[in-house]
Amino acid sequence: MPELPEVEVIRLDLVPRVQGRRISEVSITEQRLTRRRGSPAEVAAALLGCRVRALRRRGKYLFFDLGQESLVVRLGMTGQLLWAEGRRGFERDKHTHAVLSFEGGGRVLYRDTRKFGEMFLLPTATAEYTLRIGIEPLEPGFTPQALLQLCRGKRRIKTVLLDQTRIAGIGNIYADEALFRAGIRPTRRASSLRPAEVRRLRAAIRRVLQAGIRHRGSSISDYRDASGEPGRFAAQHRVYQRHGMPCLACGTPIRRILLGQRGTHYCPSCQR
DNA sequence: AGTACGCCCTGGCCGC
DNA sequence: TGCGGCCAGGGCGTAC
Repeated sequence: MPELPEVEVIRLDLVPRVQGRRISEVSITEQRLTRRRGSPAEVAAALLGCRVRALRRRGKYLFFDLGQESLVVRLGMTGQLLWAEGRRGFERDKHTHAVLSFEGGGRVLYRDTRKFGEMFLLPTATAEYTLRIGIEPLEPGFTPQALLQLCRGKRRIKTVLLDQTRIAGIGNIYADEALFRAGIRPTRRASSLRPAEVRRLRAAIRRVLQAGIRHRGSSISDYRDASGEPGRFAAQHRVYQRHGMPCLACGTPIRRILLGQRGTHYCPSCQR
């Protein structure tokens, strides 16, 4: 389940390989992939011959900037972007739904078993606005004041963290891990957080996302980097999928509840 | 505006 | 060994 750290690792892997390179061949074989905008044939035709000016990330989205337009890629639950070069690397299989080949060699394979991911073109200038992407939690603008502002209203704090139009890039894993590190229960009303708790949460979010990137992501199900390698951050998880196991801080069994249809993990003793 | 829920999709797992 | 049934879950649409 690629969240901000996993998407950033893939971006860092791909930047030196695709930036400045021209797309020489495109194959999109899954109808669902372009469902938000255009058809596979239209997207493929538009991509052909374009040069990738930059590869950017906002939240869980990747933007292949092509000039006027950008190719937007969202990996959903099981999406992968794999780099293959020459005879080495990855072969197309039944879960490979798109392949972009680059002038001078090398190709990016898009694989996605559950097909929740998508790929489409948007005008570069307005893409972020169109997608209503919230504040970038690792940017300087994500201040305690900004988080406090986002906590207004009477929603649960975990719902706020997962709302991509408010904060971009946090998914189920990093929400649970950040809340544990901040000592805050996922069920707490966001509007009830005291200023000190908001400051702790903001710091915990940044720390846990940065640690995720440093360990090259959490490989819970299908996540792989652009070389097909899993990340190592799952070994650092303190609550996510540790229900029933003792809390690493106090020994209390980690609890798992359902919150908005999402598995939610927390320590009933450390998180208040 | 918040919240609840069904839907999409498939591999993996469980029970028989 | 086979097979039905269930689960995971990000984001979106719909209903309340």
